[in-house]
Amino acid sequence: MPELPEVETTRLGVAPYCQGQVVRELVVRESRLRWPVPQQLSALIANRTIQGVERRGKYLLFRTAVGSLLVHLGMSGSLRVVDATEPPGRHDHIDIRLRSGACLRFHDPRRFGCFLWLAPGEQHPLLSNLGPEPLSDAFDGDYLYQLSRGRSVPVKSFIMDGKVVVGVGNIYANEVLFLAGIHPRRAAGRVSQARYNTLAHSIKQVLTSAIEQGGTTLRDFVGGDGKPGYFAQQLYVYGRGGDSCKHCQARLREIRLGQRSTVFCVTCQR
DNA sequence: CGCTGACCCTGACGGC
DNA sequence: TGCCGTCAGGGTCAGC
Repeated sequence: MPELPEVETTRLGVAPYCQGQVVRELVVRESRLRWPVPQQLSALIANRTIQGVERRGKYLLFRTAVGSLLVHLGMSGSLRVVDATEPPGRHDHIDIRLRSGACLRFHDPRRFGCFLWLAPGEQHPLLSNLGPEPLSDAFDGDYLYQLSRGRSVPVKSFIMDGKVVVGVGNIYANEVLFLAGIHPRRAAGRVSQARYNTLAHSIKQVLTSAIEQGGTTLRDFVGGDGKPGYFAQQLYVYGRGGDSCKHCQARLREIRLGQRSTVFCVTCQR
């Protein structure tokens, strides 16, 4: 679920309910996430006003005057607004209950997500080594080209590395490489500047378009469905191994790169 | 330092 | 029907 566009969609969806609202309490039913939820987290955030909700990569930051709540949705996590009277279901690990009566409910079957605290001014190690936001001006073809010189990792692994650029998950990595006509296994250091320009452009385009359609995704989120149907129709390669290429009809190949399923067209991608 | 693969966890799905 | 292996949109970490 949580690719960058869905994290952004989550942010846009919950922010109106949080902004300027006071936290009544944090209810932690399961503290064993990617890292243990700090014992003192409830005490730290209770009775604090959420000044804003920000996003860095796939991390969400709920800002208060005394620090920020740092949330990651991991692989299977979601955060949705529910009425506090709604009984929690299986894997509904944490509630952020607001004085308004609204409640942000964290659901995460695989527990790869995290809830951590960030003191004001503190540079959290999880955030300090992150690359630029893909939609920022700091991210472009020239940046990718310069950073990739001498690197032998497959270009797909390169753009999925959060130290290079944040927010490009497995689906988008597959898709943007197809759109840019680059073979996913090509060494990052052997991609030309011109092709990195194309690639950076594709990344911005695909992520922007996905965020723009986030409204539909949020409704699915709230409805508990989670799998946005609108998105599958736009996929050129992801999940289509063995099917025919939408450009040249060749049979799409599927391999594993860094334990991630990788689909590409031998003809269109070099 | 760069790169690869193991690992964290639950659930869904296909083959037998 | 059950059992087993594989896979899943995240990321960290140890070891070479």
